[in-house]
Amino acid sequence: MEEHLIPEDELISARVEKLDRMKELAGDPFAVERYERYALVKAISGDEKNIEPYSTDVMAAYEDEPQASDSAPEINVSLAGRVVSQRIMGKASFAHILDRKGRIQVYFKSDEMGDAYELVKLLDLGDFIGVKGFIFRTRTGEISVHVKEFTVLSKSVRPIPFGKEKGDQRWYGLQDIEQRYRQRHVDLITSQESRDIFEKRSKIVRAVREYYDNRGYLEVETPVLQAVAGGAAARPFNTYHNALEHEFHLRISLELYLKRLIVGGLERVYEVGRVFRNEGLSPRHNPEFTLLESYEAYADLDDVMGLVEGLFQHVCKTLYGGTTFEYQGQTIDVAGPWRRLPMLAGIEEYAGVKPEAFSTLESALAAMESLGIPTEHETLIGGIIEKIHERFVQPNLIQPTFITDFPLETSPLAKKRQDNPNLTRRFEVYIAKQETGNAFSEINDPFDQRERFEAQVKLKASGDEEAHPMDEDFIRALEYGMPPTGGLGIGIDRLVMIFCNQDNLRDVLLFPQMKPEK
RNA sequence: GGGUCGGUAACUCAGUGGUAGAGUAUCGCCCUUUUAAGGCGAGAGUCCUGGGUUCGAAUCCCAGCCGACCCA
Repeated sequence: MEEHLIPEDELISARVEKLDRMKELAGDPFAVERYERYALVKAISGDEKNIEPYSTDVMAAYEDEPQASDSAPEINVSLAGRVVSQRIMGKASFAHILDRKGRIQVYFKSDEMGDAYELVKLLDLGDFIGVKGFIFRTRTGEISVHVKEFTVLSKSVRPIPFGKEKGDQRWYGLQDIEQRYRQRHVDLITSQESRDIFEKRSKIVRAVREYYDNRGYLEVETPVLQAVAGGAAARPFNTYHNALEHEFHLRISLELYLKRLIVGGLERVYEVGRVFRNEGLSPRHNPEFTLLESYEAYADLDDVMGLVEGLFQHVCKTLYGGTTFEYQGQTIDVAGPWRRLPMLAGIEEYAGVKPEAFSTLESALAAMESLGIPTEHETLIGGIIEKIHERFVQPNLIQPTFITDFPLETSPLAKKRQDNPNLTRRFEVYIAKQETGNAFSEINDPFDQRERFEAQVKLKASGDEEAHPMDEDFIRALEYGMPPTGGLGIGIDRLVMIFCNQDNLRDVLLFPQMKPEK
């Protein structure tokens, strides 16, 4: 039987062959354990200084140094990166290497390298190399490394879809969105835009922590495995602890444990953590996502509004230096104070339905029907109000807005309004039509909390799988006494989407959930 | 869950019933400042999977898998 190679194997075996020849010429690239990078600038004055040994730093240093008429600054470097383009010629070659800051061109000249030039001819796109040499400018003006010595640091045996430009045509990395998500590493190699998003994401999370730390909040970590998964309206993932012989759930929020810490006297706590909700996937939903929650004793809903405004302003300033940024063609301004809009007032404004319509279930259903929304599964006035809000009000909320006074039935953890017990001291934050935060003056009355949970348990019994379960342990904690508390939850992924001008959640998640490949 | 669209070479895509194509990438030769070089030549396909219609299917029909978007 003849050996049959599928084409990808052909490409791979060509690279494996080159690897073998490299091993003969210069040793095994995979045996290399470390490579020292440096960049030493010798100014015309004779002073020497070290700079960061990265592509963009070196190029900037070359640009910035004063250049005498015929003597440019002397910069000796040792740089490393992945080969992302190459122009191999008989006796001189160019390539670009990519490091974490960017790319820089390198120049190999055969009569200065001797046998090592054979190694240059064995390089493939994707290989990692280390180069030592000096910085110069090519005939066409590009700042480059004139290589005196180089080392192959790792071989890429699988071809990488680097793009290319030629006239009007361009091919750039992975166009198949599925492959980009499944093989994010390949996307990161080929897409600067993608790399930028995840750097920004890290910056945002750091700015959030900085904001809370500067205000005396304690960062804490609470259990992911919970016997009762509560604090939100969602179905949990279930799992089983063998030694304890008990079913546990992955948490759907951070809420109930953080409030136990307020009971415990920690006064100001926050957590940035992964939560899991057993629901479908969409451009705005991933089954696991990162949630920020914070709780502050002796603070109410209005204090939390100020906290949220300050948080967004701090993040915005950190990223963009001011209070405005672009999102999908709109300029968003996070300078406060933001608009405060009670939910029923919003519905009157944007849907033209008067608050009185929601005094009975019948009239509420009639209002819903007149707006053309299906009414089949609605049994709660609160649910109807929220649906109408989502459909008619939410799409108008471009600039930051606090929607306040949520219905009681859909807010089982928020204090009632003293002047209207059908409404709660709760708000949601909307920016660019997206819900990005949720806050309450937290219930600290254990009797009220028990009643709310009992109402939820009834809903669960009648088929609402997202209704909140009874949590006796949490009520017992409240019975010890919890100070009045303002709480907040913000979806970090959505925050990142907004600040990175992305309209798909999956583009701000490194590895979004996908159905496993067969 | 429903609807629409998509899956062809490693990558990006053309190909709508009659011998599977292009550019990039790959391989060979030439090339000492290139510009995601250039010249000459070569190899490369389970046309997502399985059925069906047809003399003949990447193409038409049915089912499935994976994905994107919209809706619930």
